[in-house]
Amino acid sequence: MSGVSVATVSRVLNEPSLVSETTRARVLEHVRALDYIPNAAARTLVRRRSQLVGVVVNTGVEHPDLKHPFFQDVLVGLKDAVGSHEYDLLLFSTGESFLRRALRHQVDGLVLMGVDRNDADLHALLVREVPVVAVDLDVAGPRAGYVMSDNVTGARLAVAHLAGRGHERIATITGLLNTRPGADRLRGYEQELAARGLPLPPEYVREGDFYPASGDAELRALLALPEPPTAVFAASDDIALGALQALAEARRELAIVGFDDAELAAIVSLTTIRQDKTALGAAAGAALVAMIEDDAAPPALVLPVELVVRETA
Amino acid sequence: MSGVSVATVSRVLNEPSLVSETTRARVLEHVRALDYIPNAAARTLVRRRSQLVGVVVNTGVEHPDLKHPFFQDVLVGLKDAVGSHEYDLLLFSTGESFLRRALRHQVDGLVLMGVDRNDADLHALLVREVPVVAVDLDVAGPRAGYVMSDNVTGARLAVAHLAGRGHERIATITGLLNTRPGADRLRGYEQELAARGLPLPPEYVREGDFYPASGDAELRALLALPEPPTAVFAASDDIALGALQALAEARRELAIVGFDDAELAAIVSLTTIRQDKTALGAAAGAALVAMIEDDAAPPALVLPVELVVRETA
DNA sequence: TTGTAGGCGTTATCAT
DNA sequence: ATGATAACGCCTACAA
Repeated sequence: MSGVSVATVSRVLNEPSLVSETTRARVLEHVRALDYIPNAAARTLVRRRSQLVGVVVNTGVEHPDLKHPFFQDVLVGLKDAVGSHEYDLLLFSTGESFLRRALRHQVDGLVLMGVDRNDADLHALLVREVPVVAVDLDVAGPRAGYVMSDNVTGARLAVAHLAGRGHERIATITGLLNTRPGADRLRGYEQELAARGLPLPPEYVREGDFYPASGDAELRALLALPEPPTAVFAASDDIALGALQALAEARRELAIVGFDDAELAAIVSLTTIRQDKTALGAAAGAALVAMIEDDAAPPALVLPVELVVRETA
Repeated sequence: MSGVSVATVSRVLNEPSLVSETTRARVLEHVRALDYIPNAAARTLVRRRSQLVGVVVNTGVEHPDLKHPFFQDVLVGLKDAVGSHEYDLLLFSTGESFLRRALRHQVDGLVLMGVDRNDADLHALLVREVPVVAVDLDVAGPRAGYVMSDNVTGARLAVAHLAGRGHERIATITGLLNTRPGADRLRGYEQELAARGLPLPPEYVREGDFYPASGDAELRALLALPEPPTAVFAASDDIALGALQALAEARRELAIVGFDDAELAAIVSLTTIRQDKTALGAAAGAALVAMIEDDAAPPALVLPVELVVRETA
């Protein structure tokens, strides 16, 4: 230490106003010269704050987590949002309980993506004091909230668009129905059909899982029906893509609307419902930081979606 | 503390063999009862090891980092590989120098993805003692190595396939040529053409940037040539997709081979060169852990690729 | 305005 | 086999 005490250096770095102009300058000079970098572990230890946000990403057992492009976009928004507040992201490796990992690292907050409603850790987490924001999962707790897109309205927009084009036999290939988005998109589909007095035969509701393979398989099932639909609302772009492929192979035509507006949607000219995935992540990050730093209330955000008309419907 | 000293508890958790059977059992019982979880910060402080691997992801200014699906798949492999060795991933938010962030958090190692060869931090990083593994960037240093796919061979396979189908006028839409994969794929293309004595007019080399828009634009340019090619090697599936779209709009036919085998490649039946992205991440993680724990030599891995024949060529 | 000193939770050294 | 105890690097009363 060239000149002053460690306490003063600490003040220069954290509360510069407490230090006289001159000494401050002198200290900063040495800080630069030595390329001094504060040690995060030591700081975390004494402050009991890590400036870390834990991220949990799961998309079910069959599809390795993180693989779905949706989460990637959300992650980008999240990273930017928390990054601007000096937080870094801690990506937990699957395996050990993420609750334990979060506690061990003293993360200041947690973002959950693709976590199952019945996850063993989830309940234990919600009653804790650590701030949590879930994406696409309607958790609630004293310090736990969520952000998601307006899936019901999105589905209604899709069906309304199809109906507006004159379709009366509109089927749907759903996402995983035990997820909130999957259930909500089905609900919106049903609501809009009902509102318009259009028929809804049970065999027009095909249960998929958000992934292309289910789109392919369920569309074939629809085509094989005695009275096939003339239009399909797919609960994800991936499903729509699989369906489109099945359609091409069968040399059949059907109107299709997807959900997400993934990058490939534009490429294959898929009409779809756009959800702003990056904004979802950003909202999650902002809400989390607000909970951490300003003790804000847990969020319960529903972000708007919009219809993007292209060529498939 | 119900019974023994803190030192003993520490031993039970870290070197159980040093503790007698009976006390060990007693301590573990209390550990469970209290749901005791060791504090990572304190441990990092004294051990000077954080069990953290820093991850840097950049894909250039125009396209926000992390957006490219390629990195996502790599990340999955990386997470699994380091996770099985008790490491978690620290995803640095862009902005502050990742070198400083790495030092501050005392990460045990660093994985670089999409980092520019001329990045300001890169040089400073390579001369440090912290282990580094870069993906798709040929860095070298006492503790720095890399992993990448065999891009040259991949490009040659693509061109060879096209030539085998009887094509003699084969063009290419390249990736970013200041990246190693971009340059290597162009090199492979040139090599294979030369080896077969096929012509290589300069206007057949169109410079793209790995993204769909460049595929679309450059394919149009190729079609406008006085003597258009009959086949195109696209340096990425994204480029191929853009090109396919341009082709469809122009109502023209051309053989196309892509590179990556992205998820959508199968969907649009794109013939492509498959690189195992997850394996790339896993290799990076394994090599990094080996450097950290066994003081292994820095890797210089080139992973094999394979041709996947589908319908576009 | 600045320095002193105790403590954050853990590990590791040295005794016992 | 176990217990004291000194670090690890930093922050924050409290004193001066």
